[in-house]
Amino acid sequence: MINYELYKVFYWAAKTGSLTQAAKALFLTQPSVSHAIKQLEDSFGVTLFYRNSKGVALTHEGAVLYSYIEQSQILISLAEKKMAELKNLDSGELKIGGSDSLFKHYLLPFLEDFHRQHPGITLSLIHGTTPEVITFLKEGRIDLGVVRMPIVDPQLEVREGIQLQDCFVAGAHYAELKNKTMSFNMLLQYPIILFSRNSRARMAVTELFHDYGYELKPEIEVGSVDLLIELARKGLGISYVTREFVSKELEEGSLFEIRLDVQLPPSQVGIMIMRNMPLSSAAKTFIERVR
Amino acid sequence: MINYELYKVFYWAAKTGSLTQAAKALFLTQPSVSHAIKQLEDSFGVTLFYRNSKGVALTHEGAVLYSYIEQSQILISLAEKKMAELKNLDSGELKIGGSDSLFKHYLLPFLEDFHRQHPGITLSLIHGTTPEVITFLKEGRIDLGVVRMPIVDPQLEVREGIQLQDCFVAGAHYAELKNKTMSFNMLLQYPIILFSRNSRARMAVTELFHDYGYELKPEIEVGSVDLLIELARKGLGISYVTREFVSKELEEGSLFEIRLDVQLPPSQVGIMIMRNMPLSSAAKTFIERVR
DNA sequence: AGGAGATATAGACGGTATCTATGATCAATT
DNA sequence: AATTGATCATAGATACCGTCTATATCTCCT
Repeated sequence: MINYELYKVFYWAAKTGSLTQAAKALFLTQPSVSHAIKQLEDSFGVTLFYRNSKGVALTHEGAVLYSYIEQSQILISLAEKKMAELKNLDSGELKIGGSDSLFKHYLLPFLEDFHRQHPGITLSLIHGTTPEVITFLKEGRIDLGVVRMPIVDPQLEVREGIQLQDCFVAGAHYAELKNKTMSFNMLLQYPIILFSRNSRARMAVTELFHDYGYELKPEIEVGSVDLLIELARKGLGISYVTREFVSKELEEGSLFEIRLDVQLPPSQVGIMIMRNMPLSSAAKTFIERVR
Repeated sequence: MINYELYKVFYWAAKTGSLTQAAKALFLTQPSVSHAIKQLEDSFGVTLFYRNSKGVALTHEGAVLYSYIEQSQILISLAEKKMAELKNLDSGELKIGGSDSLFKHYLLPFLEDFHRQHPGITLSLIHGTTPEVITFLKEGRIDLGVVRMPIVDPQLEVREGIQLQDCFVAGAHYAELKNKTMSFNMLLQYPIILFSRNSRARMAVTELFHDYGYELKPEIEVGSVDLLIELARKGLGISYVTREFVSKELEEGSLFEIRLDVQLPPSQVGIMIMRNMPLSSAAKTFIERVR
């Protein structure tokens, strides 16, 4: 089998029309190039160059070979350029899985920053529930996932992100509850609005109530955090939301937090990646920035 | 600079999805392949494969590289296949320069034979006078030339071919000259038809007459051997032609040779190639066959 | 738990790619 | 015609590195 390194030498010899020039381009000596060409000629059993005192010129056979090798070498240089781009984050793709609310309230500043610094990298945000995101990750459809902890999966490696605090909030309609400390029992007298069944936060709070001997059953169930907030503002009930996601509404007073006599458990955001799987350069730097 | 040999290894590893399989395809051991891939990854600073117990799979970066390298490697294999074809004379081109009459009366059987054995090779017959053929040869427009000897040119290498004998012939109109031995003087009483001025044979015979103290001036001058023959048959004069080229007409009696008291000099056909220039495989074998 | 199959690592060896030095050839210049 | 300055070719020595064997590590499957 022919050593492909020889084609590199052949390419430069043909391109420059001189073994000496080829040697310079390849940081070799002229005899090395001469030897390499000879090897190629011997293995094909064909003469590739006419030699004269001015340099070399392709024979018909050499020209045929060159027509293929030139393309081949050009592709390789393109490949090398592309790889350098990927390495330098001048091009590439970064695919992140998670929930829209986490993208919006947690990742957004990092994403903005990253995109400003590496405009050549395409950002793909793929929406999904926690189990879906885990599947995406395992199928290689995303580089990393952003979800609520805890995640227990031996195939995954999770880094803790910021801590979030879920809470119950209500709007002006329930103004009488403001500054009142309530028990679970009292709370359950009011219509409750929860996120859809398969959400991590929903499951956690349901379980908490269960531990205290109560059943948390929502009046209304919605599929988007924005809707959760909107319904609470309109006075349709008391929504269970992440405090950090309604900071604006709490500040402006369109929503207020229900004070409870029980401390609701905080939830940790985690950035998860596949364990023992290499990260793309883009993913690597992005995760570093987020920490 | 990256050793292009590594791309060959990368190609097979990606293609087979297994370092072990790649090693088999390349007649290497698995550690060699593993090492080669590592080298590539190190020089790009990027991970190219996910490794697991089933084999390897391309990372995003690896897939990008593969999209280039695959094409490149395919081109190289095509090149190698093509070179083998050229070597085996399954494809290629053979360009020969010379006069139409030499092609027709001398080279034709060889050409037929060669073409039958190597139908993949394109035959190009390029018509020209001796000096033109020499120019073609020096410019690389033909592989070899077939001309009358002698050729004196230090850049050329000439092999002798068959010997030809020029002679004067006439048709039925001059039947009285048949079997008569004539002198130059007698011959000059008749209208002479000669080939155009710059022909090798014409120059030789003119010089011969001159040496004997005669001036050979044609009544008619033509540019094709066929015409030379035709005019003689029609009785417009006595043509100076190559005997081997009118063997058919001499046999069937439509022409007869004028017997002279002086032996006309024979002329040698030569196959000429560039000295110190490599021949294409096609040209090499063709010349060998002609000998 | 153990085996089969994958890749990674370590260290030794040998082939060969590369170098230096020199020769041969040609072309242009003096 | 001799000289100079290019080119490529050849020979022989050296050292690098590509490849090997042996072994470790990991994962999956029985």
